Amino acid sequence: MTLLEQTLHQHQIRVTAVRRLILSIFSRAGFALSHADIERQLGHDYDRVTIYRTLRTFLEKGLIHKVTDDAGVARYALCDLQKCNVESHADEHVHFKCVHCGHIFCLNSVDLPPLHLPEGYVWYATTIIVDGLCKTCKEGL
Amino acid sequence: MTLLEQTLHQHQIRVTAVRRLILSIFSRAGFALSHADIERQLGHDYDRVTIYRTLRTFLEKGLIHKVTDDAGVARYALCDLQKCNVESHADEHVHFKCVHCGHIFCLNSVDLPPLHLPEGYVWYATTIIVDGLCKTCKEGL
DNA sequence: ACGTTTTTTGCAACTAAGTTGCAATATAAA
DNA sequence: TTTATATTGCAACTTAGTTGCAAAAAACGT
Ligand SMILES: [Zn+2]
Ligand SMILES: [Zn+2]
Ligand SMILES: [Zn+2]
Ligand SMILES: [Zn+2]
Repeated sequence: MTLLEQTLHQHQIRVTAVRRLILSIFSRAGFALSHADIERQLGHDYDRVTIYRTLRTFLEKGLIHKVTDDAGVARYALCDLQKCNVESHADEHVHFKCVHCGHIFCLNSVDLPPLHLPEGYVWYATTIIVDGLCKTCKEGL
Repeated sequence: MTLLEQTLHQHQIRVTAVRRLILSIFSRAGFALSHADIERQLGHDYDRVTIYRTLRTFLEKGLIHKVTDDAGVARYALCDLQKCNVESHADEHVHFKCVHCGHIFCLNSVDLPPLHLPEGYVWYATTIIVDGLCKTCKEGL
């Protein structure tokens, strides 16, 4: 059994061809991927609905997480395999969107700052997206 | 000239019937509104495209700002009329999404926390959405 | 290895959000 | 009031995502 297949098993996801491929695409990606990104990389060998359903399964089983950018497009990235599993999702971190290349990166080293909310509001979770220039685009300008 | 019309003028937006109505809907709203919310309140007297275009104009002229929730739906709320205008948009603040009623609220009293990014990243802006329970929904549970 | 149960996949059809081009209309300025 | 410019309605289109159902593929018990 390959490493990818082990990862799927650990998250209680049955191993199939698309799932192996999509997971390998994620593990190679340096930034969060949209459905369209994955469809492009898969090369139209699989139905778009299958890709949507695979993403939902990966999400539900704690293998990936979702970031929605200001344009409303969902992007997905691998979770920290140690932190997240079927039961709990504990991989909260800041995301960075480059205004030049449009890519969204996970910033695992940035701490989530504490926010004190006004009276009456109950805190559940904080989502932070920072806009700016990524390393690569900063060089190239 | 009414107060609403003055506000439109101050943001260099020509006064028309829809624009007066949509601005008045915004000024009465206690939370951020989606295109669908506005269409519902207008009562189908105006074309959906006109509403989209009005929202874009208001946005470009610094009268409203946009928040995209995790479902990818755009919502809009009035900017602080003192802070934002045609030239500059200086109304950065935290938003709160209630997981129960689904409404998004502007939290003008919460300070944007400083984040220090990893080497190489250039900061432009920070977007924060807090999920939780709003005042009203907390009471009702 | 074999048949059975359960999941997964492909296909087609559908919804919801948002955009574009163009002609008709309304606003603002001279 | 005339003219120039901006706005609106309509129709058509795009893109993202969902649903139902039958066929195919895994997993399971013997
Ligand atoms: Zn970049
Ligand atoms: Zn991430
Ligand atoms: Zn609420
Ligand atoms: Zn706001």
